[in-house]
Amino acid sequence: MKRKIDKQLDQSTEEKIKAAAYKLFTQKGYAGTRTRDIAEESGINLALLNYYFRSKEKLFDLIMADNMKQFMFGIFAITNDEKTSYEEKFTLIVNAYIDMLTIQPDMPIFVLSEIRYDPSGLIEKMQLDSTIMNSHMIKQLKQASDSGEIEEINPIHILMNILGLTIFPFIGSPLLKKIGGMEDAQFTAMMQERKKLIPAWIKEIIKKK
Amino acid sequence: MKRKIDKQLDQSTEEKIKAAAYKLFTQKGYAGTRTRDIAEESGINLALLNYYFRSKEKLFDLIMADNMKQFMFGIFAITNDEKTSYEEKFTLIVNAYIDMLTIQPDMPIFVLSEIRYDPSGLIEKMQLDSTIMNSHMIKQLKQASDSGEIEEINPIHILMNILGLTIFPFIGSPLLKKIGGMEDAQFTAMMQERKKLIPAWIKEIIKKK
DNA sequence: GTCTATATACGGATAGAC
DNA sequence: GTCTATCCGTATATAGAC
Repeated sequence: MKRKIDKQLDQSTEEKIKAAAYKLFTQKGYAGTRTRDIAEESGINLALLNYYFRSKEKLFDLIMADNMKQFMFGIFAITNDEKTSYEEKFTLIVNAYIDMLTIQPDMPIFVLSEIRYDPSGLIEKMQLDSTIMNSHMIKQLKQASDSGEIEEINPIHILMNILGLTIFPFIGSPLLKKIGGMEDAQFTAMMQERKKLIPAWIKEIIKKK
Repeated sequence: MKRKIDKQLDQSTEEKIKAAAYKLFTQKGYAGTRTRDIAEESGINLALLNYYFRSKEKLFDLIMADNMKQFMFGIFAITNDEKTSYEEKFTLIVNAYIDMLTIQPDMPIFVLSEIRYDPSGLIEKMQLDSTIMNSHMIKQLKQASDSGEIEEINPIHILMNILGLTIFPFIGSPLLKKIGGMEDAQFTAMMQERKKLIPAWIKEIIKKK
């Protein structure tokens, strides 16, 4: 007889498959991942993959949705928080991404690759436009701009800057490590430095001169 | 009889295959591209692909090397030019990338994905470390730092900033367009704006306060 | 050099026993 | 739920005629 606690100790078969699929899809993309590899990685039988998830594509859709949620959730929650200043939001966004991507460095390139190649228009189904462009942060920036506190600048530029400065180093990390002659530990240390540097840079950039 | 000028008018079969392979590999990656699609796209027979290039992988290696060269060549040439100031180099790098990526927006995510997934250690074969870290630009920055003109900062941070601010918007363009409710033309216009903005921001960031 | 036809292997998916 | 065995479509690659 299984006791309740077993559920936490050993993963269910379904969870094992999902975990393996998550790892492989994120690493090698949809086309580069074979269902046989997922089965082997999770230590289960190939037939069980179809038993639980019907098809490779259905399994992928689940993983992709998970990834997208993780990739976007932080920024949704942070930009809409009415209790923080826009400066604090910069710091919160940068910290959230750096902490997440330090653990999962493959995620952004996976998400952005699959969105880009996607033949089925995955991105069309999401309502991203309203959610971020109507966020509390955008209102704060508009107000700061109107009062002459910061430069007049398209908020999309600011978003590009925050995400570019924060996410790009992870996307380019193999190249950047090679160029800088860095080990993983050094790279991680640099990204920790950037938690302080990036918010300061962004403020500097938008400040009225 | 073929005249010399024909060589420019109609591509050779080999060139047609290469062009199609370039397009498809860059768009969909190695695993996502089928040799049949390359044949169809280039209007040639499938067997000719193997006749000219021996295998899919060999063809891919050619395309990849081309892409890498394009992706890195600008920065090599610019950072080592002894006739320009480091400020001018910022502008030249940003302009070169924005011009290139406006035409070939898929390139960076392709190159960086394939480098990341690469099982055969492609990146190890390149000597990137010495080429950029010993460049004229790095020396100029060190000198400016020693003389108190700019902040003391790891030049890798500066490289991350230039590339992140410039390249990331292209990598994330489908998402950013959706978020900002932009058409292609608007996005392109924004990137043209950034040709002026980014160099100014970088200078601002490193300036001694 | 270019084609048609085909060998060969691989990958996704299922049938059916346990 | 889980396994073995297998089907079947597809993808790379080649043989051989022209």
